[in-house]
Amino acid sequence: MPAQITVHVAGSERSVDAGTTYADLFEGDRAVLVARVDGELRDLHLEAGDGEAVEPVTAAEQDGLEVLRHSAAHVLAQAVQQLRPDARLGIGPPVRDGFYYDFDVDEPFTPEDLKALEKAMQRIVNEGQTFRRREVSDADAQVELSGEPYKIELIGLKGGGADDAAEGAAVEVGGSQLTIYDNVRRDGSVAWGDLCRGPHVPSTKVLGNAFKLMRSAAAYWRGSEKNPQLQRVYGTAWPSKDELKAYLDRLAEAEKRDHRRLGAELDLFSFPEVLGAGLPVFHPKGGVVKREMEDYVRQRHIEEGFSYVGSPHISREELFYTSGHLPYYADGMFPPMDVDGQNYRLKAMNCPIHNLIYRSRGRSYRDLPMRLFEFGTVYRDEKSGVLSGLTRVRMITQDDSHSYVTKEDAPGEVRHLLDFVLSLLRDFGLDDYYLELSTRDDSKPDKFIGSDEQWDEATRILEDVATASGLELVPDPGGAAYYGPKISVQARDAIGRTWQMSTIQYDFNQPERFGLEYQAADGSRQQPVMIHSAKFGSIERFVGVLVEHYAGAFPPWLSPVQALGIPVADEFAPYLEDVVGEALRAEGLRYEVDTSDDRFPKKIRTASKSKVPFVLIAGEDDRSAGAVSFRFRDGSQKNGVPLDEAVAEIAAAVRDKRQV
RNA sequence: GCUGGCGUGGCGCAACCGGUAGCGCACCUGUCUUGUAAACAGGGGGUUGGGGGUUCGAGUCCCCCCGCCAGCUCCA
Repeated sequence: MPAQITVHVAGSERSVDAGTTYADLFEGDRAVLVARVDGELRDLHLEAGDGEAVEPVTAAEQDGLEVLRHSAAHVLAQAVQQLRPDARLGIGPPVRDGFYYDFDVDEPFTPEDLKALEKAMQRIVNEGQTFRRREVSDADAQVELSGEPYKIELIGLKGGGADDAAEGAAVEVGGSQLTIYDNVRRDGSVAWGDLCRGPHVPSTKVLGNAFKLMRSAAAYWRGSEKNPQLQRVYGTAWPSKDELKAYLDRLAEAEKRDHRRLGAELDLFSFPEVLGAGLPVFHPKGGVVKREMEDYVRQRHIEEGFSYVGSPHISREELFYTSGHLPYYADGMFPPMDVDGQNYRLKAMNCPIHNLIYRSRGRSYRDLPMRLFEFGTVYRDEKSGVLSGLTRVRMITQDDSHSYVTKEDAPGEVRHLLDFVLSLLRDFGLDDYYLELSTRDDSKPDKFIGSDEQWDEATRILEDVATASGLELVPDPGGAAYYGPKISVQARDAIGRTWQMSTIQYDFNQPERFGLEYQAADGSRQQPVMIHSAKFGSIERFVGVLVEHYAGAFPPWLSPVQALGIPVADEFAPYLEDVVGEALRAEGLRYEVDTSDDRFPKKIRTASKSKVPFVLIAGEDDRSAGAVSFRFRDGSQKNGVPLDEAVAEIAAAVRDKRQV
């Protein structure tokens, strides 16, 4: 007679036979993928224990979704080893929106291979293989997996924080007890097995047809450039076909917003091949967006107590030895050029030159805080493989400022800067963001200068201000610059992607290296603290972010063309040109009239595609009434608006920086 | 930088196993055109990213550069 045990299932107490599995507890509910037992995820086929609190976990919650995706990774691995028996297994964790699995294969995967793998996966899914957990000793695992050198390596690393060994490694060897998961066919035969911590979904059937292989690419084993490259296959998996489709639709939407595509379509900017990689040029229309933005940002800086300064793009190399950029970050700088027998460098940072402005005369405590600001264009020799549109370029125009303050005033200045950058982001329609605190990597002391005390103090000041802001704060260990820690603002755009925008860096190093000082009230000489801050980080990147955020439909104040006149017939062009044009231009609005010999519907279409915020139509009715008809971007209309009202409406939208 | 894929008129694409480059949009010209996403006709424009090679013949095959895309690594 089986003994009875007591379990708490989803909050209610039940008495069941010993030997009852978690699957039995949730019998009939196929949405349940795993059980959460006293807070820990377990496979459904395991037996429940006396006194356990058991919760059902479905793909509706993050834990369940990750299990689903990790199981999909196993199915992929099985398919790969079916089609490519030479493939050795790396790591296969779930990731945002999907999963990947790394393989060591003789030949990289082709797009055709991915199609074939997807088919093989579907067959495995349709077979309805079950995942069965089996505990193994380290020694047995070494024997069983002798053909899998990467797995053996992971076994050797388990214990002390497997995720330190390689991102995602915890899903393979996360616990102290090694386990292997066997995929078992309906006839009981074992189809495949993999070292894995688990848990897994009960059956491959759960995956249905809601998965897809996305791409393959190389990835360094355990994330290090020094290690061999494995072939990583990325896939996505969802609880249902509909959710898969919704995800693919989201990707398609992102592609439509891609600033590289819109930049060409809207004639904003380009990357001429002869210029070289990562060097953008702004066309007249993109130039308007850039200039409007810069004008506004410059004005706001001046209002906030910054002085607008200017500095050259190149300098004698010596300057960057003083600042510490050479040799600390020589890799990121372009090689020197010889001028009159001396080495010059394109600057990679503006701060050294601002320091020279500070140092150009004696400073008093009465001069502080001294805030220098400019749009400083710097050049960085980014590796070719990382360049991407406007978001990663070799020419970076920073809206860069340096505040020189007394040590006592530093926390207040950091707070001031953070408030300032956040208010600027809001003005540009970005109101969804979080903060990141980048600190020193204690294991690489040679990459950072300054004493422990200095770093601790600087980090604490930044952390205090960031915490006080009430915004979400994410740690970024090891992400600091060599001269000090930083707060960065990560902004989410209209479709949820995040971009590093503003940075605020606390620097106690450069003032010392440059011998900066001021005379205090007591007559002593003191060293100021300098605080670096870029509000949008890079103007180029920010233009790209704006294009994507607005999907090219800029708010009127940023729009290259704010209003476009379309005559119903040629006869009304002069009215739009002269009468309407004069009124709009008197308000300083950017206005054009479509005088091409296209017919009316074609002009509407052209205007639509150009995403002009205000289309002004005029025919006989409008002209005789001294009015225009509005056509907005959504296709809606407002007919017969008296001209002065029309101008006032457009001017107000521009002035208020309102989206329409 | 690494791995893989890709590079055809301004843009988006086509050209079977190598046979000597075509379509749409845009552009130019003409005719037409009074109300909301494409009037019609004609025309110009490419030494197929660059350079070498194989071949009777290369957009198609090989090598080296350059650039683009994805991922990895990196991002002061």
